[in-house]
Amino acid sequence: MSTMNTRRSRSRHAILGVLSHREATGYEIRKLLSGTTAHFWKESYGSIYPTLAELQSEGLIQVVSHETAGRETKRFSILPEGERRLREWIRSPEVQLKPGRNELLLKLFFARRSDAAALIPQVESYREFTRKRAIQYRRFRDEDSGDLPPDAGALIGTTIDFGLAAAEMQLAWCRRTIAALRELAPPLSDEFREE
Amino acid sequence: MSTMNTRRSRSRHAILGVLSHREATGYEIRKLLSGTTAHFWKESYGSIYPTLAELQSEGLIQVVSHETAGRETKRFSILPEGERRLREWIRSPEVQLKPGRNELLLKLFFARRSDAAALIPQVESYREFTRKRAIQYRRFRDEDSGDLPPDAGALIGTTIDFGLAAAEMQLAWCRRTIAALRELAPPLSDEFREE
DNA sequence: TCATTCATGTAAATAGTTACATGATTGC
DNA sequence: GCAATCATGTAACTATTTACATGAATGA
Repeated sequence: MSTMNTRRSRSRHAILGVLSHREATGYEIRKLLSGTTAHFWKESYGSIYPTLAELQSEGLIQVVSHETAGRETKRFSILPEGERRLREWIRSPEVQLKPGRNELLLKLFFARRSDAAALIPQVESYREFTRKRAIQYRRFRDEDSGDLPPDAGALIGTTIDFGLAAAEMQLAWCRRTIAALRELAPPLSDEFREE
Repeated sequence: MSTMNTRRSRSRHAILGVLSHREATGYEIRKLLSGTTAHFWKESYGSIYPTLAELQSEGLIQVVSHETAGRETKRFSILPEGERRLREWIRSPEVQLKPGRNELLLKLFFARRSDAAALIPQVESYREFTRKRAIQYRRFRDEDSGDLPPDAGALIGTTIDFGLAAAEMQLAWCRRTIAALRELAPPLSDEFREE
């Protein structure tokens, strides 16, 4: 019972985390998560706005500026109790690790030889996608994190390390898999036929 | 609009896939997926049974034996139209690839130096978990797939390759990350360092 | 005998996304 | 003037899991 499971707890922690780095609006929280943790964490507006309201009503965050004239903006900052809860979660030994689904692997698992030709472009587009991610990680790695509060982000490097290593592993796998698929899929050009 | 998006389409394909390999009950489908594709795909009863009923009413699968005396069992087999739909999905260029969330990385992203000590056991337990998976993949790799219909499972090897490469990459990352955390976390007692 | 596994199914809860409505501001 | 971006929020939908109810067969 050490970590109480509140509704939406996963989104809550991501949002508290962002606010522990800096004040932000809901819109900015989404953009920050898309820019930095996109490979392992994203949030949509449909989660962010209701969760912000909840966190505020519980006294974990507060509104630091609320413009209602013209363009409406609500900028939030984290409160001591929010910070406490965030640390509590980070230190709690319970990590929820569910493997996550991969539809491309599912296709490969059930594929027959005759599907090989159609799978090649799918693995190729996965490779392109991964290639772009690898480039992004390298940019992150060589980039300064900027205006973080002292001590914050001390371990961001390990998450970039993970992303980069995963991307490189996946690129190597794509190469091997495309080769395997090419071997199963005979070129249409020649008098090769089968099935 | 080439691939029509039916409700529950992801579960549908996984189930059709299993039935393309062999006849099975709902219970067995779940067990088969847990045993072989667990690292990238799982289904719960809450998805399986309603989806089986749906697939049956659409003429994609059929009941091959229905015992109601004693222990009730319903064994399903795939129909030609189901097989057609399965191939159509496998060959369709649209692959849904959403990165999936990783709570451990989220913790590391927001962690401070002072959290390092508490994170070490968490990464260690992740390492243990991954170690076991790596052993499983090696067993799968060296194992005969058994009684699959001719040509089925021609590419299962690529999915095992993926799982094993991912596990090995993760083990290496755990090693590096634990080392980084140890450096940030001051030892609790003077004479203890290193294992 | 009794725990485990086999087996089906549903209800409720939880998680999360997408699409929409609405409008201001910025930069070209 | 106009496209892109900033900004908040909700409703509906899709997806998926968990917990429960029920009971037979197996094997130690």
